[in-house]
Amino acid sequence: MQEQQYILKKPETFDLKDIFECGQCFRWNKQENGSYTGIWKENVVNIKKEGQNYVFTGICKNENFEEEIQKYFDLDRNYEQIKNELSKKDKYMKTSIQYGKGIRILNQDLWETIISFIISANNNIPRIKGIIERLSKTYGNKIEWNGEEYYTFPTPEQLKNVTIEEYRKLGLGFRDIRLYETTKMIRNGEVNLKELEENPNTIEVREKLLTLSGVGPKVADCILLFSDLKRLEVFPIDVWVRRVMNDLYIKEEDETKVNKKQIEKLAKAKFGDLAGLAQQYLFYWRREA
DNA sequence: GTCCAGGGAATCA
DNA sequence: TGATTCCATGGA
Repeated sequence: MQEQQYILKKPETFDLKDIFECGQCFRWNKQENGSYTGIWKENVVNIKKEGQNYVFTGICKNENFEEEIQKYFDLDRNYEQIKNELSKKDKYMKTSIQYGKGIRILNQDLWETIISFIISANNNIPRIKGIIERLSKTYGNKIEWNGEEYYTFPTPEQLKNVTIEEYRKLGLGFRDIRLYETTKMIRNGEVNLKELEENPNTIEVREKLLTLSGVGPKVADCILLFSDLKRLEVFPIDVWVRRVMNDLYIKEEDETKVNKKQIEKLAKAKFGDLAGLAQQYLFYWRREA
C-alpha cells in the first residue's frame, strides 16, 4: 500500500498528548521523537508536530487520507466554541479546560470501543492497552509499515472460534466470559451495531448497549461518548470522576458513599448537552495534574 | 503483604 | 431501587 501524508495546519484545538492520553483510546503510543503512532480501522499513522503544524504519515486504504483523518479526529466540530461555553460555568471548568485544551474526542469504531471498554472494567490503562494489543496481535490482521508490524483490531468474525480459556490466557481475567458472550451477541445479531448507529434516540441505544454482557452504566456511557455514536451529553462516572465531582462540588467526607444519581443530576444541571466534554476535561485534569 | 485500577453481575433486603 | 460482595491480574 502506498504511504500517504497529510499536513494539518495550525489547528486551534489539537494536542497529541491531550488527545491520546486523556483516557479515551488505547492504541496510540508515544515514540522516542515525541510523535505518536497508532492504528484505527486499517490505518496505521504517525503524527508528528512540526512548528504549529501536524504531519500525518501512514498507510490508509482510503485514497482520501484527509477525509479519513477529518472523521476520526472530529475535525469538523468547533471545540473553541465548546470550550468557551464550558469555561463560563465556573472556575474549576476553566482550570481543567486550560489543562486539557488540546483534547478532541475521537470518533472510534463502535465495535472496538465496546470491546475495549468491557476490558476496562476494574482495570488500569497500561494493562488495558496490553490486553488489547495481545488481542489484536493474536486475532487481527498484520500490517507492515516502516519496518514495524501492526495489527488491526479483530472483527467479530475473527473472534468466532475463540474460547473463554483462550481469552483468559490473554490476561482478561474475569472479563473473559463477558467478551465471549458479547462477541456472540453481536455476531448473531441480537445486538445490531448498524441499527445502533442509525438510531438517533440515545436512551434506546443506551438500553440496547446495556443488554450486552460486561456493559453496565459507565461502560455504556463511555461507548456512547468515545465511539462514532458521539453522544456528547452523556456523563460516564468512574472512580476518578466521582472523586473530582466530590472534591469540587459535593464535598462528602467519604467519596465512596457519594450517590451516583446525585452526580448525574448535578452534571446535567451544570453542563447540559456538553456534560461528556466536561467529564473528559475534569477526568484528565484530576488524573494527571 | 496490601491496595488499587475509566465496573459489572449476582445476591439480598 | 439500593447496598454488598466477588471477580483475575499486575504494578506500586
